[in-house]
Amino acid sequence: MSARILIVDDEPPIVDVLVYNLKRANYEVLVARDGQEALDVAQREQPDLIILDLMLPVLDGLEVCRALRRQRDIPIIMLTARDGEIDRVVGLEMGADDYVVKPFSVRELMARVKSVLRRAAPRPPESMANSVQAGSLSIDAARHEARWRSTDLDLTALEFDLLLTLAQHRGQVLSREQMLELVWGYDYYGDLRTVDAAIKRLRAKLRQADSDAAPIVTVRGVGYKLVTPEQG
Amino acid sequence: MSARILIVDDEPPIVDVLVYNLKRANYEVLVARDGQEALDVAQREQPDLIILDLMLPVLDGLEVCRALRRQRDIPIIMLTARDGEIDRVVGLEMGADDYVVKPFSVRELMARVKSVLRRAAPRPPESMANSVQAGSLSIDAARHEARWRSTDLDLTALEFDLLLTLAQHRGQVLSREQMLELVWGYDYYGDLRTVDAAIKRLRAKLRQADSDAAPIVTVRGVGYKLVTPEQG
DNA sequence: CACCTCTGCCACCGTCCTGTCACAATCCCC
DNA sequence: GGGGATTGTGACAGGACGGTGGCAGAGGTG
Repeated sequence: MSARILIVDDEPPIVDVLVYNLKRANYEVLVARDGQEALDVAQREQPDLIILDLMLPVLDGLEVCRALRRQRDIPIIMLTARDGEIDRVVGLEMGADDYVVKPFSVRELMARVKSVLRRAAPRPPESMANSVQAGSLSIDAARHEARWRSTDLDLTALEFDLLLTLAQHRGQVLSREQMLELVWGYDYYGDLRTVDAAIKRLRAKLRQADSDAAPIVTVRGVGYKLVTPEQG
Repeated sequence: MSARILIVDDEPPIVDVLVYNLKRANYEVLVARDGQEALDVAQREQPDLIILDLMLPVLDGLEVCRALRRQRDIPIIMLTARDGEIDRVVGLEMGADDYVVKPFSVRELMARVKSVLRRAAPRPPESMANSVQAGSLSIDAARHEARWRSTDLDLTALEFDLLLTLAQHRGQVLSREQMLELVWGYDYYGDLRTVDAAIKRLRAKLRQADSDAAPIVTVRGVGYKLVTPEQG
């Protein structure tokens, strides 16, 4: 949720404003005052976004941008002074994701931060195999519809993801750790039993659709697996 | 996936950046340095997309655009210098599918390339893409008219675009991010909840036409989708 | 310039999820 | 069969999420 943002600027008043507003918006904020420091901090702290002034002591913003790009595909918002600087087309094409002309409105910058982070965010469901047909279970992720034994299931987002994940590994046992990672996300920090609770709720809905079948099988000491009678 | 892209620009640094990034994204890249060469290469190599600088030696970008259009309906992304250089309308009327103002971010351009190619991919259905018949909903983009349950809807431009977009993806859930990109534009900087507000207004107008039906369904934690009773 | 529409954003509120806890039920191995 | 380990489950509270009214600024119109 709260991203780490590195501000690279040597003008205290600007830094202050940025820090204040970013913190208020619940971001974790790091500051570097020159280009060299920027690279060091970026390397060490691995921020999610960098706000980079073009005019920097020690190492120019362009250089920093280029160097950062070589390391990792981190989103960068470039701060530039008025038009003269902007015309340096090359700079922005060096790989900045966005740029803001000084003087800028805090509001605008915040909007861009949000937007860039949003765009950079991983898109979990999009890349996966999005629809599954497994015997009497069919899942269509694009429509967010699941059907079990010709009954439409009314699932929450979590239940849906869980069922989809199980279906994608039909027959295979998934450990609670694996499910946490696949469904809740690699960075989820929480109790393993959370999975049990989710399974319980999902089972209840499946039972509601067909009280006989029990497609989610507990493998004691290991995890859970989805089994459809038609095929293992 | 790997499309052929022709870059037409006479500024080496820009060309370099484009070539580098496009190749990295697995496109096949061709380069022409002036308008005449552009026409030759385009004729010979039949690229899938052309990125065309407006300011060109020998033959102006607009001329090239026009000439290309006479030959074949090839997607064109126009590069223009800062706003003054060209009015958006002129460029688009000239036949460009999209245009990008320099300086641009690489990410932005790449997004447009992907988007234009995606749009260009399904040639046949594209002609009808702008009008949709979905059960008791009919939309005619050319006339900018929408009708729901045999009642004409009086929609604002935004509401219309939103409804059209939903209708084009009928049954599919669209996330707020997707809608922002599709309706507001990939470069819109703003709040996700803006979508909610627009949905609210659109729903109100639909309700006004038929207070029973609720074709826009909220999928909690995911987004919205349009569902017409006649077909999923 | 006054008026109007459109629209983005905020803030509030009700609803729905869901993580966690505590306890019951079950299983497994000795 | 006993006991520990493991899992099922009901309850609940915090909080995430979405609906909505309102407002103000932008943009267009007269």
